[in-house]
Amino acid sequence: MLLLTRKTDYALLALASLARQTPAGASARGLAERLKLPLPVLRNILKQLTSRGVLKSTRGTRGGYRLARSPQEITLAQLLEAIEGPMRLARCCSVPEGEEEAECKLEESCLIRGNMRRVHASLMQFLDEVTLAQLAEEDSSAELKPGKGARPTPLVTLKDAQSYPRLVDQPDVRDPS
Amino acid sequence: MLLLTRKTDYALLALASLARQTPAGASARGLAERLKLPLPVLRNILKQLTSRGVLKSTRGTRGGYRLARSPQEITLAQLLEAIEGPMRLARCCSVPEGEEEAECKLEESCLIRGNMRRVHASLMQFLDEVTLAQLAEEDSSAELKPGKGARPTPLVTLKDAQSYPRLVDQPDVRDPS
DNA sequence: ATCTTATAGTACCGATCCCTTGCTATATCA
DNA sequence: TGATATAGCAAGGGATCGGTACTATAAGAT
Repeated sequence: MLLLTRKTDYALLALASLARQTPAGASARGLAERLKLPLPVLRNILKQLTSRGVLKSTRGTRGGYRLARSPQEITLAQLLEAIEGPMRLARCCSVPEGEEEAECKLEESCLIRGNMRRVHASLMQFLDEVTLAQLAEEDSSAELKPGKGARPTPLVTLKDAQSYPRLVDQPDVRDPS
Repeated sequence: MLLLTRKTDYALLALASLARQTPAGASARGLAERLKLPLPVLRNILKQLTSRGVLKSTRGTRGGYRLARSPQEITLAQLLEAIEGPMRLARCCSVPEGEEEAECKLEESCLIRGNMRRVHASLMQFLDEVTLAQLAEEDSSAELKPGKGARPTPLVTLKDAQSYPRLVDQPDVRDPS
């Protein structure tokens, strides 16, 4: 059972690289070469991340991509949602926009709906406490500081776990090399 | 992004149903009717869960399936692993049996390997604290007790998150009807 | 102005995996 | 011996993922 797709792998790698050189940016080609990723694939990913508001792009000769916000303000939950779409644990968990109540025909007869949603909420909370800055942190390769985003994630009462903070634009603070 | 497959959905549903009537068992047909699941699919799932040691089966006229252990002793991590195979967050996280170190060609050049593994470890720890008993609990539909498995899961130092407790057989304690 | 670089958008193919179903064999009980 | 129920194996349709190609547009350099 592999949770993340290859696309997500590539995206996180690229984002981590960009995070380390914030606020400067990098071109798709440069990133692909440095990270040894296939350029066409990476291009599509960067494009998508831009349209979802995670990255900002600049065209032209000295153009490239850079983070739209500081790495500390970007959480793993936001990134996964930007890359793979709204996240659900099971089919009965949180439908994006007030659509029909999940595609689970069992509905009231379902034994585990409520509890599944709680697990889902805990999971989302956890992912929302891991920041891109933490992911991109230099690997001490052994010990690790529990850091700021270290709040627990027990089974909590589910409220509106489906409405997570979306990404919004911020004023441009460009800095080309 | 849907984390759990339909197969897993069905499996958890069936397991929850069995958990509620422990230590008695149920036949595949009975479960399928009660849960409104397609019988052939459910059959395959139950067979697999049996071969992985989660369930015990009895053949014959009054046969059926029942949990191999008490619901409190079965964790979500164990179940997911039994259903979907060894779990990894990314390709660089924990390879099952001392195989080659993940299928990630980046290896030492990978920026996020170490931190990804830590996230993976936290996730596994979380899943290992949710029990089948909790999942099968009657849904109070509103509030929820944080319960026993409520220990947090911050970023912890990764040790051997890849070797999680496997399921083993236990003495039979059958009780048909 | 024009050329080069780089992103934006769209469409497409191939491979893989998920989901489902079917059949035959075996074991247990009446 | 017959009915019931699991065990094991196999296969096919469909959706999704991974990867590629092509054209359009924008910004900077010469």
